Amino acid sequence: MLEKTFDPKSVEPRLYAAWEASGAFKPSQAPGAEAFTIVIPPPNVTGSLHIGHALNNTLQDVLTRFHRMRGKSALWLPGTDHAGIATQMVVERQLAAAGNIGRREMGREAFVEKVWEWKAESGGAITHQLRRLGASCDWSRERFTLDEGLSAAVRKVFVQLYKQNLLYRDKRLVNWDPQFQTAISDLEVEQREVDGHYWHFAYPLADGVTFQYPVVFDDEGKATEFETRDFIVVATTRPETMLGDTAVAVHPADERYRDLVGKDVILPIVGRRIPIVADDYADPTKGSGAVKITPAHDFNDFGVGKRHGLPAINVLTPDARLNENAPAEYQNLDRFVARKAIVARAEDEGWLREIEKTRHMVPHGDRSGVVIEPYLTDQWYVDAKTLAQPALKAVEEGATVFEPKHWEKTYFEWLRNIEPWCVSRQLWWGHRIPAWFGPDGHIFVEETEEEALAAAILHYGDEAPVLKRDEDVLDTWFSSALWPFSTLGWPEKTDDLARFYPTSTLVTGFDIIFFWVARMMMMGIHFMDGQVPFRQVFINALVRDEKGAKMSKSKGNVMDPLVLIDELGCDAVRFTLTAMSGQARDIKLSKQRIEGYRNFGTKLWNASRFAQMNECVRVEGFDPGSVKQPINKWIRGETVKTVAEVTRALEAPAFSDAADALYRFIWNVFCDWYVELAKPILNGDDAEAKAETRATAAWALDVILKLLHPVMPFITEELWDKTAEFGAPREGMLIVEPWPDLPASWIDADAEAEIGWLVDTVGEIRSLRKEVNVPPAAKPPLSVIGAGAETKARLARHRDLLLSLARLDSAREAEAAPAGAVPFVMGEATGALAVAEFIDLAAEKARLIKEIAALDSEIEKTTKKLNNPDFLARAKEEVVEENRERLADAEAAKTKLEAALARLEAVG
RNA sequence: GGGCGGUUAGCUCAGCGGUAGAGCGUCUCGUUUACACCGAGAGGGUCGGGGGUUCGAUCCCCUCACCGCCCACCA
Repeated sequence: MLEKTFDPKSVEPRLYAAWEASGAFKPSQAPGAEAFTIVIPPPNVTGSLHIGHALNNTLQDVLTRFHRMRGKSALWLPGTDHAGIATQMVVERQLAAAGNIGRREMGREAFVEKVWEWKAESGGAITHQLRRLGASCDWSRERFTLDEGLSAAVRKVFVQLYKQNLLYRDKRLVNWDPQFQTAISDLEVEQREVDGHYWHFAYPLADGVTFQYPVVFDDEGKATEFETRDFIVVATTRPETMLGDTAVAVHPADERYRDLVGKDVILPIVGRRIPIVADDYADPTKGSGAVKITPAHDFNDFGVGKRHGLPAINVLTPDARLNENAPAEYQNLDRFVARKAIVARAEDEGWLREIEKTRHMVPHGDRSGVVIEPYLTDQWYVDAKTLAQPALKAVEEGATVFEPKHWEKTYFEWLRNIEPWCVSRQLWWGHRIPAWFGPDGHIFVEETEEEALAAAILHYGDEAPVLKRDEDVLDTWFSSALWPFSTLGWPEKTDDLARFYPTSTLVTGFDIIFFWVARMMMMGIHFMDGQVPFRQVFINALVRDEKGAKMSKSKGNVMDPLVLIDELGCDAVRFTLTAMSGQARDIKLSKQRIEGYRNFGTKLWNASRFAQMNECVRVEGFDPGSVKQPINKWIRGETVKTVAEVTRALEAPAFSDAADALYRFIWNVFCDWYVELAKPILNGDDAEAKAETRATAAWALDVILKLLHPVMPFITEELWDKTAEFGAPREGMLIVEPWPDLPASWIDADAEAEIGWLVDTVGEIRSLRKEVNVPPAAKPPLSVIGAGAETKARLARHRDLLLSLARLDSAREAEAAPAGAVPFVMGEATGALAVAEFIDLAAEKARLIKEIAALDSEIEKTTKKLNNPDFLARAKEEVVEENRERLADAEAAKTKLEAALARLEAVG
């Protein structure tokens, strides 16, 4: 006998181990089986499972289990990411916390050693947590972005791109993170709005030049008064960069400064003579219309500098202190300290004209949180623009589709405006760039040092040139971009690659469409002969707390999926996430919701318990197509419809539709009605009907277990196992059971109508009993007046059910309602409940009047519609017909209730 | 500045051209032998505002308002 409730804690580890040991997680080798492939978005190797992972991986597992059961050769390929900056940061912090020497003192080799130690220590935690989620990954194929094979793929891609001129080295401004002292890509920069100032500085004109600056204007905007100036005003939010100024720019059409173009100013503090240039970049409507130009520290200024051949003077060190190009007194000062000092000096010396408060966007490193500096360095860039074109085309033409579709716009928007991708990082944890520099700076890009040396020998005609390998590593996302093919064995021509590429569905969050999805598209198409890496991208929502706030440790609103699994069971967590995944962008998760779905599991468990108590066991050779009892024909049809709906939903995929269909069918159809309807038969004397019902119930439960398994794998597998000992033998575990495929002909319209009638009638009577306050224990008799042949037959067939479900003493046909009976509409017939002793006459009158009024308003509305010639002429025939029926029904119902009201009034 | 979402019952959300739905919460009732992690019943919405298209609009179009997110070179 089953226990009263399901105990997830004891069951989950046992079943997971059994699945894994059985080899069920490996793709089937069945001949001709179509492949279904998912590659996991690799979590950080040293990370731990958060609720976002739980959602993302639940959905992947639902798909994998579904397609596995459908007979596909299903592969869910797991793995982890080395997560360059993030991991290096963690280890550096640990070193600092432990009072260790920093990474620079330690040296590269020792530090990387430490990171590997940390990986060995904490890596694997997340994959064990995935197992707790029930993830049916093929662990025998697990990969890591820094493993031998993937590193080889990275080197090959780098070299090939270089040789195809799609990857190059360039000296230009990059986003520089002064804390980590590395370049980062545009995507890793976060614009944050902060309070700041515009400081207006007066730069003195050189050579005694003066000009007339307009100060008063007439109504037409014409200047009427001027002041003589021997300076030009520029505004800046970053005074410290003025030490690197090499020009002042004005707009060529700006009348005010026309005469100054070509003249010089003397840069305060520095004393450098710099030119005033005319450039479109200067916006006459902003500030004073004149702008200081610092080519080495501003992206726009860099462009201006190039156009005008200005020098770029870098005044910052890699950790954002002022360097040797700054006047001695400022050298070594932190950028923000220097800013204050310069403003103070400007004030002292009288060239600070104005301080304006402002809020503006300032770039910050997404990991470090510090202000990013545009910084002039040599870095490696991928020609993303070129690679983006086929990636765009693939989605435009539908080779890869996004679900929901609107995310394609986001994808297009970014790819159409893509900039070169800076892939080098001045870090130590990652794939070291396979580039070697010769003594004269010549670059040799090869997969191995030997090849580089060989190339160098060829190049220099020298026996043993001294090569120095590039110190830098690659952006983590570089290796992630190769994930769909590198994990399958590329560049080797493996069987896996042939079988499982392109992958089927990628399930991921919208926050990494740019970082990851778009780049996989670019790399996959480029290196896999134009074959897209995945046919579908399913974008899942972001999980937030129940108030809609992003979960974060500092807010203390983090919901740990592992704690939730401990408390409420894995299946409940999975079902909740599946049911809520329909949300466009956010999932607001509450524990209450998970409890509700835990209850759902218990409900199913108890339905199985009921079946077991009533000996509903599977019968070998049982054919649901041949059942005779209306309730069995009916539940058979409902089952068929549910199979169709769940199948459709999971194919799409539309996860929440599948969850809804399962919930409704299991709880509201099977438990609420079928089990109740089956009770009289199971407790009755008709042996044949009883046997049929037992077999049908067992069959339907089996289908339920199969349909629910992808979402709730543990409870279903456990029930599958617990019921295995009874009745017909089981072939094996539920996880590899074929997905149900039932004939539509099993939907029986007559049975549906008949049970529908029964359900409606019971509902009507229950509702009525409450309304007129019939005590629950009372069992009034029911009279049915004016029943047609069919209603009479149904009444006869289901009398017992009606009596027990509606709690009636009897149900008989009658000529007229007994005195004081409460009437209700029963199709063409009228039901009358003899409850005279309970009812309040006035209340009953009020009830009838209210119902008649409701019918009146419906009659009025429908009549109006049907009297509209345009409606009759233009609406679809079935809609018109539907309205005619509605009108007829309402009128018939009204007649009945009015008659009842008349009788009531006659009595009262 | 550009773009993308959203605005439907107290809450969280479905529905997306033919009489407004679910779950949770609320209220009332219930110890009927699967289940109180339960059962029965009830109340609750002018589908953000304004235009338009249509026989008919929560659903399509335009517009406004508010909320959220992403992108954008810091004068």
